[in-house]
Amino acid sequence: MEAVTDRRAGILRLVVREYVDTAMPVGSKTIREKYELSASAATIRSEMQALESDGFLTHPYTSAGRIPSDLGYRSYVESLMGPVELAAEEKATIRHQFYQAAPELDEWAKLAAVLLARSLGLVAIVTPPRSDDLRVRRVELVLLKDLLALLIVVLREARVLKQLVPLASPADQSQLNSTSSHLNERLVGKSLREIRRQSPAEGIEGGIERSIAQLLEVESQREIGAYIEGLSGVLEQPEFQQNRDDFIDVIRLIDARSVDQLMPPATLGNSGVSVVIGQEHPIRAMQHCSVVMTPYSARSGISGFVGVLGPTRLEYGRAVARVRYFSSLLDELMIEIYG
Amino acid sequence: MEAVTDRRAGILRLVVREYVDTAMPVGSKTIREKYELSASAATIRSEMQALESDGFLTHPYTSAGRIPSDLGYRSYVESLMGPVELAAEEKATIRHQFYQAAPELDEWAKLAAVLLARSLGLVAIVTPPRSDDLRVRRVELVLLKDLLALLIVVLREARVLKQLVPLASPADQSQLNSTSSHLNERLVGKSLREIRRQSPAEGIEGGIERSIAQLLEVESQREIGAYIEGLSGVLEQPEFQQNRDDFIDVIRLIDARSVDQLMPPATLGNSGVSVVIGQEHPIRAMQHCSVVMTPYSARSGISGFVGVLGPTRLEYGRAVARVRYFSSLLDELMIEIYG
DNA sequence: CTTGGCACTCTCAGCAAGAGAGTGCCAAAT
DNA sequence: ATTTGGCACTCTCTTGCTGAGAGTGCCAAG
Repeated sequence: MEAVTDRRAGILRLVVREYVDTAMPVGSKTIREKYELSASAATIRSEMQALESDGFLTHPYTSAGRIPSDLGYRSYVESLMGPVELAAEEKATIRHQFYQAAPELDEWAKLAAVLLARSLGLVAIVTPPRSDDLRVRRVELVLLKDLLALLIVVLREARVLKQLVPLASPADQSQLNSTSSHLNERLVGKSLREIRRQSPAEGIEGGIERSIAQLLEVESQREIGAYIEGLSGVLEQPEFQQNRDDFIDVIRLIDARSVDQLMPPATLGNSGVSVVIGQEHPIRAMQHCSVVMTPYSARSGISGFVGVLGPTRLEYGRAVARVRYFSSLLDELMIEIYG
Repeated sequence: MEAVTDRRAGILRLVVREYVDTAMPVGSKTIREKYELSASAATIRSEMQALESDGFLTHPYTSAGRIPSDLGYRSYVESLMGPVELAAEEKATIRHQFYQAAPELDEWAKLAAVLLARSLGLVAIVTPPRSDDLRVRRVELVLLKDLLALLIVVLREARVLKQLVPLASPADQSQLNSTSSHLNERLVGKSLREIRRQSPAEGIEGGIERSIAQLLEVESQREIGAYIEGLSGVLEQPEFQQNRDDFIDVIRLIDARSVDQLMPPATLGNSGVSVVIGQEHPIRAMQHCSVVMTPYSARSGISGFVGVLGPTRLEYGRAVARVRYFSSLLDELMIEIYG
């Protein structure tokens, strides 16, 4: 019984590997010859039948080879894929590129997205770290013209927001300096709610303070900003070329950068790498895709995530290994900043 | 002679309109019936033959309808298209959306890209204003940790650059304030070259100054940052669906945000709206596409551009009108800031 | 110069036939 | 009781063909 089950699982694993590799339905003979199994084709066929009746494989039509179902991929990811770890050499290469890049949060997020997309041929989505409650770390005002200044607000997590603000009366930079230093005294460490609660500042400061509140308000309602890379890679996948209609909505979501539609928000809470396969995805349009993602963070309340997205036929092992490594790398970099 | 030429030109115009509209080769009969021409089908046919031998039309095969050649489109754009102007109502709608948006350069550029892409179903590319020589307007330092600060450099055109900088020795924010105010005295209004030429600052300031120089250096070599929107619209065009191979390289360029490959740099100098049609484009991969673009600027040396990109079969009139209007709108907004 | 007429050309959809791949099942072998 | 070889069967995919359709090109008459 055990031996049989082992063999059956082994065949499922091979079917998944072969299908992921070739994108063609895989038959009993192919598997036997390519992987030099001792069992005969007929035996493999009957095992495949069993796997199909258990829901792990499907048949596009009567006499084609087998294709893994979502459940088949799930089982592969859970127990058949085996441990995944990047080679030390590859880790070093990746790490090196981060040290080469400009030391800046957005740069790192972008770099992670680019490298992930390139090495997997999938769409990669990486968000810079973001706090769920926005707190002011620092306020600056830069004079642009007599009656116009650039307001810069640095948030707790070192994100930088900016907005143009009109001035009620002409000012010079030194006046703005003293205004911003007053504002810093009043606002540093405060959240939007706390700023609203305290008695408003007066005069010019009051106007700026309202702008700051508005800026935080808008920012808190804005869609999560993310770096999305690698769309062209996915367009070359045979899935896209054949079932264009199934994927056009996915492209639309990517194009609109609707990160919370692309990445199932519920799974963001989990620690460790989440794998969402096909129909497991809550969004209809995404049910022909799989998502591999994981959050990273250095301190509670400040976090982002790293993820990739592609057709369900994707290299789960490689994807999980890389997503995990990139998130740990970002964790590390975050600790240097926030820790 | 003149009358004949007029009719011929009229037919070219109709062929372009009809083909742009339907994406199907257009025949003599279609044109006659749809536009109620007084001439007979045979006459139209012979005119079409003449247009073809002059290079304005082509034939996909012996007995299909006509398709405009690049030259045909060129002629349409130069003289047949007629004046293009948006309806006052539409202008008002667009303008309104800009006043609703957060007052910020990047926001405006992004909004312009989104609206352009949506209204034309093309890829829209808009760059925020950028100066060709980078000059420091202001420097700020924000303490993140004992030994780490966020360096913010505001450029002349109100762009904001940022970078993390390690500190040689522990500092508090007030020390950073005095450092940054010294740096402002030394650097405001200076370009990278000028900063390099003057004798370097000492101590902590020296380190920061080197970081600033590095930041400017990197920024000056970076690809122009642009907002690119509307890829999914273009993917639905029949051109893409049929000749995928011709367009995959274009998608790759878009994906890599290679703005200077997508938009022919030479034409950026021209004032007015540039239209680059098919083979006129210097980049091989782009020769199945057309580009409609125009620079905007409020002051010499600070400028950006607005452009759209799609298959050669695009609605040149609508595209030119919108690109022109958006650029004039951005011009106006820029004048409020820089003018 | 314009027009109706007509032969000609080329594509495209539909259909049939044959090849190919792979299954499903059965009866024999282990 | 499981495994295996054999074989019929099913379904797709390619190829070739045919007829319909669309549109041209040309010619001779208006």
